[in-house]
Parts: sequence; structure tokens; C-alpha cells
Amino acid sequence: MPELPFTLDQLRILKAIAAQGSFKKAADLLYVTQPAVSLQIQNLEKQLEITIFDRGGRKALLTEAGRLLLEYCERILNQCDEACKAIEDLNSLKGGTLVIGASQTTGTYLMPRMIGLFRQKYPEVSVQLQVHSTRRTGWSVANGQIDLAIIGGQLPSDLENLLQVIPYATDELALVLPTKHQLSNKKELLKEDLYKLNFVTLDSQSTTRKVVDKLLQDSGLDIQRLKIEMELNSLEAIKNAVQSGLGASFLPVVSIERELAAGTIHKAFVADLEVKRELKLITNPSRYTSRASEVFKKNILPQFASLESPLRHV
Amino acid sequence: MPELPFTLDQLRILKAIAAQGSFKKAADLLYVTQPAVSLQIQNLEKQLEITIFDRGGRKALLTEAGRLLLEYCERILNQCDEACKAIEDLNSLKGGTLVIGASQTTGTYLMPRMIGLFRQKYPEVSVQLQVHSTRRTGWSVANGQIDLAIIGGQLPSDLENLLQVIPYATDELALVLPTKHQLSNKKELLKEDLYKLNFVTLDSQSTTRKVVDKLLQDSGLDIQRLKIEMELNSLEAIKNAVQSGLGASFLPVVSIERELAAGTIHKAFVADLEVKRELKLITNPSRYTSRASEVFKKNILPQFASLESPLRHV
DNA sequence: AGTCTCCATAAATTTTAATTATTCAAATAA
DNA sequence: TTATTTGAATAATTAAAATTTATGGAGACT
Repeated sequence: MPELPFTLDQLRILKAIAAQGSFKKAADLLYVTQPAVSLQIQNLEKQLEITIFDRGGRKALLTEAGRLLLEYCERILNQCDEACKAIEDLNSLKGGTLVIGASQTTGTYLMPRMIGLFRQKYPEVSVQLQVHSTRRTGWSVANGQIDLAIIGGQLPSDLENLLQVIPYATDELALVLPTKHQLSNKKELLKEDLYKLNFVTLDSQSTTRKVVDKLLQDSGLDIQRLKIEMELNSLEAIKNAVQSGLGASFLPVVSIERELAAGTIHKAFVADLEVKRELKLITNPSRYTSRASEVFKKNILPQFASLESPLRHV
Repeated sequence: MPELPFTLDQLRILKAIAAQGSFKKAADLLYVTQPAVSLQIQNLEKQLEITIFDRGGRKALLTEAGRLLLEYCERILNQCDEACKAIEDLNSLKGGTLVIGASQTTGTYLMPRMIGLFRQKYPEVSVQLQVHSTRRTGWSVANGQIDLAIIGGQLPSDLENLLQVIPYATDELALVLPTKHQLSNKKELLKEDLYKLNFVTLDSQSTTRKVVDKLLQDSGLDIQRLKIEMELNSLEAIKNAVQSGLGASFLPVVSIERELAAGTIHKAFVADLEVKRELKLITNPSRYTSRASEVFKKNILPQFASLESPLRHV
């Protein structure tokens, strides 16, 4: 590592003198005294072993070496200015990247709207959405690859302690039936009715599937008795299956808003059964929080949060 | 003039940490203590209002803002290195420009050889030769447009005081005749013989012409009685005229070396007549002397100087 | 738990840069 | 010419900044 034979301040002074043609005027321009300017130039000349200015005549004129140095000087100072501007933009959210993690469900149905709102407010910040499993998303937040994430499942306990987990909204997992299913007419189903249904579910590795299983079990159902027609790994596929009359399913309400409105799918109510899960915001408190991430958390998320969410009161 | 929010040293430290992934290692690399590094980065972060490093984990990792800054950092430091190299080259004569002034004669017949020698030793220094009148050359040296010059005539007296004038060589102005001229056979001419000749001369504005006239006059000749066949403004033209038998002329010996060797022109000796002029080196003592100029004066010129020249003993 | 490594912090020191006051030199004006 | 002005160099002092030594704390590895 070579030592630097000059400082940015010296270059700034050099430029000022060259522009003004005078040490004194340069000093005035830079709000310092004339000796300060003289000494810095002397230092510079000593360090580089060159003469920079001809002080003979009325004006301070550049020597050949001075002109050479000035050329670089301008380039260097321009780069510095540019760097400052870029940093400022980043600070004022006119640049930069926000990396958001999400599970399949939120990533597909919720995040696009949120990101849309964010981009509307801060169009210069590019947003990257990474859809992964809850586990992988958790690790990505832990090691900083993701700024913040929304998850619907349970984090491994080691990660749970490492990360900041804030409940942010409640996501209902609604029982949906084909519209033409005979049970679709009943106003309210009984838990027993569930055993009569054929289910189309997510595959058993999925966090959402695990959550549903656990909630059903907790409410006293014997999930072994539930008939599973097929396991698919995509909510869209399941939705299509349900619409085609292949069976019933517990699906996040956010994922079926359109279908409910269109009446192509039926949402059933089951007495004494609420299948709800917490959507949680996770961030890494031990890592740097980018401005974009901060703003997203403070301004965007609350608009999508349920009323009882802590984020409402931030 | 905006204040600079960072210093080159800070950028250097930033780069080192980014490369080493550790504050401590960067400190070792830069031969400073670890707190020095920490504090500088803290200053930098405070100034720019950004976080640059995530200090959480095993390694110091760049944040987004840090990566952005690092990019500019590298560019800036590269420019700095380049500037240093350019200055070094200039100092060690591996670059730069040397501007030399000369009169018609020396510029045509002498300087090319000198410049050739110089370029052989310092091929990276580009040399510019400006051939002008003595007067104009003098002014150019005075205002720094020319680093050094060789002149054969007399400077205006105001310039003479301003500039440093060092006699450097003696230039003989030889009487040359066509080889077939009848007087070419005589071993030695008399001054009287000159009146029998037809002369081909430089035009009367030329410094060399003035010098010749004055020297002839000083040696007792009546220059009005000399017959001038024609006046030309180029030595080459005069040489051709002489070789074609159109007349005689006083020409600098340096300009006719080739013709004398080839025997296409005859150099006559005149009893009691020496037409010699001093070639003088002029420089501007009140101006910066470039390294190239210094070297040219010290190392190149003496090799072409007559024995009695002061330059011989520098 | 214990040790090690790495970074942050505090206080003291050193180094560097700036200021005031003055001198010097050249240019302008009387 | 001499006086006056202007711009730059120099010296001494003061102010500011960076560096060091010494120390504390937090996470990683054994």
C-alpha cells in the first residue's frame, strides 16, 4: 500500500488557484487565509518534487507539471462529487435496492401489492423479491442477504432468538369448496363434515401445510381421518383443482380474493373452527438497516397490517 | 465550493478493510493501529450519514451504501495512483514536453541533431521546436511559451536584461562559391576580391543577414559596393543558387557541411576576414525550469558547444 | 464456562493544519 | 524616482485532527 503524496484538500486548493489565477483569491473562495493556501501548495510541491505554479508575474501560472496535475485533479474531484451525489441519493431513497423475502403465499398474493405501493412512492429504489421457504428466508435475513421478510410459519428456534419477529397481520386459512359441491349450500359446516370431504393440499413439507395441520389438530380434529385426494406444491394448482371440483382445501384468504369475488370458488364456514395464522415481519436487529428497509417497514407495511398489529402504532 | 465529506486516507482505509474483510488486518496492512482505522471509518460514516460496514459477524461486510462508496473509492484511488505515476514520469523525464526555440539556421541544421540526441536518451519526452525570428523567440522565452532557445542574433535590449543569455558556440559564416567559379581555385582571397563577386543573400530583414552585414562592415568593407544578385528568404534556396553558379554567399558552415563533403560547393578563405557570430542560449531565470529543459541544457547542449563555451564547464 | 479475536471507546499524545502578524518583492501610481 | 498597493512567503502561535496506548465488551471457537 503506497502512501498518498497528496490530500483532497490540496487538490481542491490547486484547482481553486488555477481557476482564480491567484493564491489570495483562492483563499477567499475557500474561506481560509492566504498562508494556509501557500503552505498547502508548498507541501504538495515538496511531496511530489515538482513546481506547480510560476509565482513570478501578476498571476499565478501553472507549470507543465502543474497542468498535468490539474488534469488529474479535476477528474478526481469530479469523481468525489459524483460519489457524494450517489450517497445522497441513496440516503434520500432515490437509489439503492431493497431485498424482501417472503413465503410462497405472501410472495404471490400480498407482496406484489405492497411493492407496488412502495415503488409508487420511491420509484428510484429497485426492489427485489425472493420467494423461499420460511427456513431459508430466515437464514437469508440472518446473514443479511435479505433486508426484511414476511413469513407465515414458525422459525427454527435458533433463528427465532437471533432475529426480530414482529406479528404483523392475521391471515385466515379458509376452507374452500367447489361451488357445485353439495356442502356449499350449507350456511355453516360442522367439524364432522370435514371428514366427508376430499382434500387437495400442499405437500407435507410446506410451512403452510404444517400450520394448517397443527391448527386443525389443536382444534380437536383427527387429521389422519381427513381424506387427502392429492398433494400439490402450488397454491394456484390447488385453486384450479378446487374450482374443477376435485376437492376442498384450506387456503389463505388473500390468495382467493379474486375467485371469491368472481364466485368461482366457495368459502365455507365451520362452527368452532378458526384456522388463522400470524404473518410475521422478520428483520435482523444486529445488521445495518437500510433507509429503504426502514421506510418500507414504517410506511408501507402498516397499510396492509391488521388493526391489532404492533406496526399500526409505530 | 462544497466541503469534502471525506479524505483520501479514509478511502484508502475503506478499501483496505473491504479487501481484508477485517478492521484489524486493514490496520496492519496500513501500518497503523486498529483504533485509528475504526475512528476513521466512524468519521466517514458520520460525515456521509451512512453505515458502511456490518460489524456483526466474523467478517466486516459492506452494506449497500458501503459497496456503492467502494466503487467510487476504487476509481478515485486509481486516478490518484495514475496522477502519481504521471508526475513521476515527468520527473524522471519519461514524459512531458520540451519546447525549444531557434532561428532559421540553427533550427534547420543544428537543432535536429541535438533533439535527436536528446530523444535518444529520453525517448518519452516529446520535443517541440519552434523556428521564429530572434525577436519573437526572445519574447516567447520571456513569457514562458518556450523553455529555452538558441539564437544567433542580437536581442532587443529590454529582453537582454530580462533573460539569461549564455554564449554557447561560435558559428562561422563562410564565404561559399560555385565550384566552377574562377576564384574557387585561389588558395586565399583578398577582401578586394569580394567586390568582384555577385552575391545571393538572405533578405535584409533576416537576423543572419544583419549579422553578416555588420561583421563585413566592421572589417572595413563597404557593403554598398558588394553586388547583390538576388535576395532569397531560405538558406536552402541560396545554397541551390550558389551550386547553380548564380553567385556567392556567406552561409553558416553548419548549413553546408553536406555540400562541402560532396564537393558541390566551394568554401573560400579570405585574408584578414573572419565572419563569426556567437550562438547564444537564452532562458528565463524567473520562470520554472522543467526537468527536461534542465537536462537538455546540462547534458545535450555541451556536446555541440565549442570548446571555449561556458557550457563546457557546467 | 473459558479463551481468543475483533471491534469500540476513552484519554493522552503527537502530528498536522490554520491563524495572526510580519516581511519581501513586484507592480502601480504620484 | 519614490511611495503605495498588492500578492505571496515566512515565523510563531494557536487550534484541530489523527494516532497511540490502554481498556472494555461481544461474539466465536475450544
